[in-house]
Amino acid sequence: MELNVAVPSKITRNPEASRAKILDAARIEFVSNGLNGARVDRIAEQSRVNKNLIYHYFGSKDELYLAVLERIYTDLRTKQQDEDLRGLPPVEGMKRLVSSTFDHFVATPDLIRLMSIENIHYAQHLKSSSVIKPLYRGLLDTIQILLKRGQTEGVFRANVDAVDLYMSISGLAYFFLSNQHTLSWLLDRDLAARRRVLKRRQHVVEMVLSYLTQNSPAEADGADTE
Amino acid sequence: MELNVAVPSKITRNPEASRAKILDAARIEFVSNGLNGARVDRIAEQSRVNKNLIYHYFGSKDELYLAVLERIYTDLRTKQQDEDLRGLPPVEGMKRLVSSTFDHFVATPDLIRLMSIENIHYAQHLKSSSVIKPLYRGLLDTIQILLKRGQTEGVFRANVDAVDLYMSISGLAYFFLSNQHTLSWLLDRDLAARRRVLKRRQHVVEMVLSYLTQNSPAEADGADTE
DNA sequence: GTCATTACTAACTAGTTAGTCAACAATCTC
DNA sequence: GAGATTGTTGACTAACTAGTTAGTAATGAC
Repeated sequence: MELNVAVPSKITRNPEASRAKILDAARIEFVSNGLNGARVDRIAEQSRVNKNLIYHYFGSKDELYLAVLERIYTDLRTKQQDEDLRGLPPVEGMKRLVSSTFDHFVATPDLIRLMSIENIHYAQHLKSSSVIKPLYRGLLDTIQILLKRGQTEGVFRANVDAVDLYMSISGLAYFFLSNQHTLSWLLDRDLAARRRVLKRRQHVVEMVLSYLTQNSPAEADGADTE
Repeated sequence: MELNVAVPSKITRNPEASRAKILDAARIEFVSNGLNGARVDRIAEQSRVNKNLIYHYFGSKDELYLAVLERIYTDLRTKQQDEDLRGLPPVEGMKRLVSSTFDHFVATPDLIRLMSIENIHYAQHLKSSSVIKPLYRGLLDTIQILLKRGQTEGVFRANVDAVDLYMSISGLAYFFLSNQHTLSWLLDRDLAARRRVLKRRQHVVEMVLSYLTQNSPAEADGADTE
C-alpha cells in the first residue's frame, strides 16, 4: 500500500522497521561492549533513529538489553531442532546433539558473549524474563530421552545426571569459545582458526561419547573420597 | 582548625599498606562490577585512601585493573603446585590434576569472573601483561608429561592433544562456575549448593578419565565426516 | 639541618551519559 | 474531515566520572 502519490518524501512512519533497526543496533552494541560499556547514543546513531525513540519503544537501557537477550535466546532455541534427534539410536542421537550444540555455539558468537555478560551481572536480567526459561525444557528432555534409552539398551553407562551431561556438552564447547581471546594468547594457538575449531568439535564429541559408552564405575581404584 | 596541638596523630606514611589497600579494594570493585562498571571513586572510598593516590601508584583505571588481573593470576599459579603430580602414576596424577584444577576454580570465584570480564574485553589487558603468560607453561608441561607416560604405559588413548585436554579439564569446571547464575535459573537447580559442587567435581573427573582410558578410536562407526 | 623525593590531600574540571521535555506530524477511527 | 493516537524529532539537563591541579607534609640522603 506504499508509493501512493508521486514523490511524497515526507517522513514515513514505520514502527516495526524502527523497532527492528533499534534492536539490531542494540545487539551489536551490547555484544561488543557489554551492558555498562554500551552507549545508548551510539545505538541511536547506528540505527539512524532518534534517541528518544529508543525510550519510546523500550523504556530504558536495561529493558532494551533484556529485549536483545530474549531475542537471541529464542532465535537459538528455534533453530536448534533437537526434537528430531529423539527417535534416533542413542549413540547416533547423542553424537548429533553434541555436534549440533557445538555448531550452534560456533555460529552464534553473540550468544556466547551475552551469556558471559549476563553472568557477570548475576543473571539479574534473565531472571526478570518470562520467555527464556521454558525454552530449555525441550533440550533437557531430549537429553533425558536419549540417555534413558541408551541405558536400557545397555550402550550408555548408568548413573548419569542429565543436567550434568548438559553442562558438560555445553561447557566443553563454551569455554573454548567464550575464553578464546585469553586462551589463544596464553596457549600460543589461534583458536579461531577453522582447523582448530573442527578439531575441537571432534574432541568434544569423542569425550562425551567415550564417557557415556564406558561401563559405569570402570575404575575400582583407590578411594579418593576425601 | 584541627586539633593539631596536643595529640600529634600526624598522618603516618605507609606506601606498601596503601598500595595493598588500593589493590584489595580494586579487586573487589572490578570483580563485582566489571571493568566498565567499576568506579574509581568507590575504590578510593573503600580503601580509605585519597583518589589521587590511586593515580599516583597505578597511573590509570586500566593499569589498576591490569595490576589486579596480574595478581590474581600469579596467586593462582603459585598455589597450584602441579609439578608434584608429574611423578605419580598417570591415572592417579591425572585424577588429581583434574580435581585440583576444579578445586582451585571453586576456591577462587574472583578469578573466574575476571577471566570472563577479560574475555568480554577481548583479552586486551592480558595481552599487555608480561608476567601472566609464562605461568601457563608449567601446567601444560605437567599435562604433557602425564599424558605421554600414560600413553607409553598403554593406559591412556593415543592422539590426545595436550591443549585440547587442558581446555576440557578447565572448561568442564569453568562453565559450571562462570555460568552458575544463568544455569541455576534456567535449570531450576541451586548450582552453588555444596552437594552439587561435589557431585559436579566427581562427574568432571570421571568424564576426563573415561575419555583418556578408553582405547582410541573405539567407535568404528558411520563416517559423520561432513 | 637542608634538600630532594615521595606520600598524601582537597577541590576542581572537562567531558560523558542516561534519561526527559515539549512539540510536531503521520496515521487510524469514526 | 475532526480528533485521538502513535511515531518521530531536536534540544536540554542533572548526575556522574576519569583524571588533574596545586599544594602540604613526612621521610631519606648527605
